[in-house]
Amino acid sequence: MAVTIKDVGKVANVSPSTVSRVLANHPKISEATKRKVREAMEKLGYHPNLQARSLVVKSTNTIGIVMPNSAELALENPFFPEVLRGISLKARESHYGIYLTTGASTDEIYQEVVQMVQGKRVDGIILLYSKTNDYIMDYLLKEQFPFTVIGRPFINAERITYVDNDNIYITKQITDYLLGLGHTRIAFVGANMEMVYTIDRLQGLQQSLEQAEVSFDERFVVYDTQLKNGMKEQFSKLLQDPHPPTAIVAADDFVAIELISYAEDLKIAVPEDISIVGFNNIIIGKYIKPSLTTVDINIYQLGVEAAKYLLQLLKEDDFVPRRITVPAKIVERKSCCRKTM
Amino acid sequence: MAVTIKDVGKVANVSPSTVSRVLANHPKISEATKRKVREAMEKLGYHPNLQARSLVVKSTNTIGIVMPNSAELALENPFFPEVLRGISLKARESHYGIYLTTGASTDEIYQEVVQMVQGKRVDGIILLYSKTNDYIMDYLLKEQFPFTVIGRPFINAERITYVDNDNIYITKQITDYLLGLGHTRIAFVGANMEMVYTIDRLQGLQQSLEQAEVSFDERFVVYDTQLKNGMKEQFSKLLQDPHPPTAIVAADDFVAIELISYAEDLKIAVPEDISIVGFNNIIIGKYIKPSLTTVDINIYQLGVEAAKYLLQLLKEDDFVPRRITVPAKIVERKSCCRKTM
DNA sequence: CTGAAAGCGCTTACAG
DNA sequence: CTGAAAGCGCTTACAG
Repeated sequence: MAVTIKDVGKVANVSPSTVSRVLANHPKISEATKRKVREAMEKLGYHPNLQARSLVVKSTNTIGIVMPNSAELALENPFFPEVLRGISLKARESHYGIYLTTGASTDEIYQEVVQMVQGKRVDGIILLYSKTNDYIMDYLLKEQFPFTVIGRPFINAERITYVDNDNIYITKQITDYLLGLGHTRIAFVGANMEMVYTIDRLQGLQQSLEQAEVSFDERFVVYDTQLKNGMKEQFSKLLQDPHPPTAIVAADDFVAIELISYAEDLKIAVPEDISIVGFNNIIIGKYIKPSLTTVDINIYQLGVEAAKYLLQLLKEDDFVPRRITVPAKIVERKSCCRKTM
Repeated sequence: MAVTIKDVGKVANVSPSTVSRVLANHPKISEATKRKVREAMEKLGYHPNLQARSLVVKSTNTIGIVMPNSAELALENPFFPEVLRGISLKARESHYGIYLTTGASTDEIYQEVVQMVQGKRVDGIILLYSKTNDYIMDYLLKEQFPFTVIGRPFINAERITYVDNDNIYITKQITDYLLGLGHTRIAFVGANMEMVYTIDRLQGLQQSLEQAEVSFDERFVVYDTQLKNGMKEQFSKLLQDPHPPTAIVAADDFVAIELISYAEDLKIAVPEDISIVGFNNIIIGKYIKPSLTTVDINIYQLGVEAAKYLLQLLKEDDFVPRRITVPAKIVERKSCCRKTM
């Protein structure tokens, strides 16, 4: 049997209540008894049972993290470890633990979230993504359970605290950059229209083109659903257009790197024949040839802020929902150049 | 206030004990009352409080995962998400949750582990790494707390259930492969001697050389500590040897890709001038030029097995420690070729 | 087949 | 400054 507050009390000759109070470092306990009790704890190797504590104080000191479903290989990309590092930092500072969903499908995740919430496993939740149609977010909202999200909520954003890049703005910037290099036929490859950030980025792209009075070509948007038939095939199809794109904004660095690889196979030079930019600034982007021009969205900071505000929200009664914008910046390397023809 | 077992009992006109029993689907409760109680639950939107349950049954249905410290960028590489996918699968099947350490230093992690264990937050633990000198593992052993580890424990291996590749064998194989291509001066770059898998791989390399009666050159082992002064510098230093290596076994694909990049900068052709192999088979390895020859250590499966046996160990009283070996295989691509000179 | 009682290991008004 | 008592929401012998 584990040693309990009772055992400690017996050894220290005080009541369990007193032991509990020195545990909480209650100010009204005399230093003398505190010392006495602490010695007894030490001697017995006492450690509080957090479950029991949680049950009465109605708080677990742990935050739940909802990941996109692990069946999709979304996890292959380094977003997750990086965002987790950020969340960990803040959680640790406040002595919070981290509980993870493991679901492989949205339904499974939903079940787990209900369990976390109703089963009182966590005090608050961080949603690591924002989709257009998310009944998990709806549920949390309905239950008025504390949560923050990474990404802009598609609906009810005004009632939710979330952390996001300014995806519209940054994509407008990167498009302006390509425009500045003389490109006018710019494709967007790997669009997942369920994700709100894709919607925003696409809008940023369009805004940029509009402002430059360059027409936007719908055929130049390649959706991730199409990619499932083979990215290489879709890519070469894209290039067979009578007026093919001369620049590509890829959904992320992985897509960008894959495209660069296919370009080589197809004897198309990057960046001379086609310029390519990615998103996320994964480490490897620096080492491939040509090195990858990309947008650093500061994933770590996204995690830090999401955790920071969740913790704040948990503490303050009058917390008002807010939007936190994490700056993104263009990392210019060698995968883009001036349009040659 | 949340709805409790008492509320349900009141509505269904039964005692709380009975409600608890239908929750556990106790066989001796009549179908009639089961139905009645379930209706009441439904009506009230009842969900069991898992904390309360855990307190009495002394089991949390959650497993703790101890990561290498998040301060090191170890997490940048996709090992973590991938192993987590594997663990998740098994955890989910058995309705176990996942609790994560967040520590940035070994000491912090140790504190968290003690909390997890003593605070009764988890039923068992998976250690995601094995180091030569690990007081966390010692602690778990001393406490006789259930755990499995990914990687070979440096000591007490016979008392511990662990999942590992046969690192000696697979590295012997990959070295044999390089030997077969005519290479005799083979370097090992990025050795972290704290990690047991490095020790094993180095041994595999030596075994292969020994067997081929090729002498092993200590200077050809480049430690990660040296790498901190700049991998590029260490690499060019290595190549300035009067008899430089013609092949490199890199600690992982990241190191391999970085080396390939530096080789290009230094006007050294890969694989013509130097052959390079990595470990892990990260997705991107397929897309870089030259595509990367590597060892697929089957990270996902490592996670699956670690979770599977932890769960088994939690269930069975007479579980005996065992070693599970996950097969690794060489993925031959284009970063190695026959020695030219 | 079901209920009353005790208990899991804590915390926290209440009283002194 | 400290203790006795009640209670957090469950489970589980024990008894009938």
